[in-house]
Amino acid sequence: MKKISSAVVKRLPRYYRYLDELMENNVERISSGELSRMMNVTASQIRQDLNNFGGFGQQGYGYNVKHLHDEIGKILGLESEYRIVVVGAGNLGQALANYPNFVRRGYHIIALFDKNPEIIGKKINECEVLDVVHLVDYIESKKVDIVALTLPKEQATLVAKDLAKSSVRAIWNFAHTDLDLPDNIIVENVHLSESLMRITYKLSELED
Amino acid sequence: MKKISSAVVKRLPRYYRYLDELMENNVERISSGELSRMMNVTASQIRQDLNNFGGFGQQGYGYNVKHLHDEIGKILGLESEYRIVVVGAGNLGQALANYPNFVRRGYHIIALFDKNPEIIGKKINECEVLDVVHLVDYIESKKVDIVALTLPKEQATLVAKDLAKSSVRAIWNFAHTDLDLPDNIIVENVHLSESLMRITYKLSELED
DNA sequence: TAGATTGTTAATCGATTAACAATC
DNA sequence: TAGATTGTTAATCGATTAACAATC
Repeated sequence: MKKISSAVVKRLPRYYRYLDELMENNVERISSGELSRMMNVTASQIRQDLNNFGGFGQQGYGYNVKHLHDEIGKILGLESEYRIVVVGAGNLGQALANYPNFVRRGYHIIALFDKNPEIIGKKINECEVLDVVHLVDYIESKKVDIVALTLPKEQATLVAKDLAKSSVRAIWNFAHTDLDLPDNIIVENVHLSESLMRITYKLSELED
Repeated sequence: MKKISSAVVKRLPRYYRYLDELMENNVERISSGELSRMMNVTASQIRQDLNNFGGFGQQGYGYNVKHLHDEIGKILGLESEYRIVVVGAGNLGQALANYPNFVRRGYHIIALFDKNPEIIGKKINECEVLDVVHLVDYIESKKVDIVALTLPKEQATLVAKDLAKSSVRAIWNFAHTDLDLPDNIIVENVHLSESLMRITYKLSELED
């Protein structure tokens, strides 16, 4: 299969969200034109994006909402179940563990890890907080798919060193640093402070 | 001033982060070539990006780290102070309010808002939780710059309606929906579930 | 069948990379 | 001055949009 550009991959979850809403509203079919108006993109882009994965539509009709929704879901890997652990049981880590919609999509947060003895042993949303020294063993025995890193950058860098040698397949990085990991490990960064800086860039731009 | 492409704006905070680290390590000067190797981008891109804002370097020498750091900081609006309120005092909202590095950059979270009477009146990191019915009044009287929305999508949509008529200048949206707001309000979306879907897209891609 | 809308090719636009003259 | 490295123009690459034949 040909390589899909990251621009397309970034847009897929948004299509999925809109299709989800259309389903909730019992809409059966939609054309690229209607969808383009809802989403504020061009109809051309929608058709191009979808045709990277095959022809989901029908000439003269458009797209069947449920079918397209399910197909994009499959592409996004939502038919599988994923085991996730969160390293760093601070506010952000707890927020992830408590997030109710993740389970619905097959994202199971099965444990949290921390180094603080005061938190170790507690339960967050039926999820135990374990000592971070047992992280790698846990990953191997429970076949963890994704590790979320919600801790300060220095500690994230240290944990990443261990993860590099483990069987984990993907890292969801909230620490404010780039992690040095082998190519076979997928890294998705969420840098909140960078997001905030993009806001203040635009705010100060407006003042000129 | 000519319009800067969003691709460039997205990269600026990362430059800033690397320059921050170089300063911490007492590095005085750096060439685009060295920086490109550190950051895994082309030297050409670095020079192109920076030259959108003016010539910060010197032929034969490179860039003075402190000077470049400060200039990018100015571009990102970090010389100003910002008043931020968080609407939705759940785990994620509390995580933002507790985040220690924001203040250092001039980001001041001055209040949280919620509709839950059990939380209203509590203090999170010296920051009071107020009743969301007073949100708009508060924004006007305290001249709030940025509102972070950390609540379920239905409620976020409702709050956005009020914000559209307020004097707030930017919204940091963590709700899983696109907000319908006038063009003069800046919106920065952080869709965590979409970020997670990009991971599982890549995971399931690997399996083929 | 006629109308609508896709799938897909071709044209355009913009972003990235390469190259090199300017200059510290 | 010679060497290094920027600032900037030109070339390339990729992504988006437009157009339209295919077809339901």
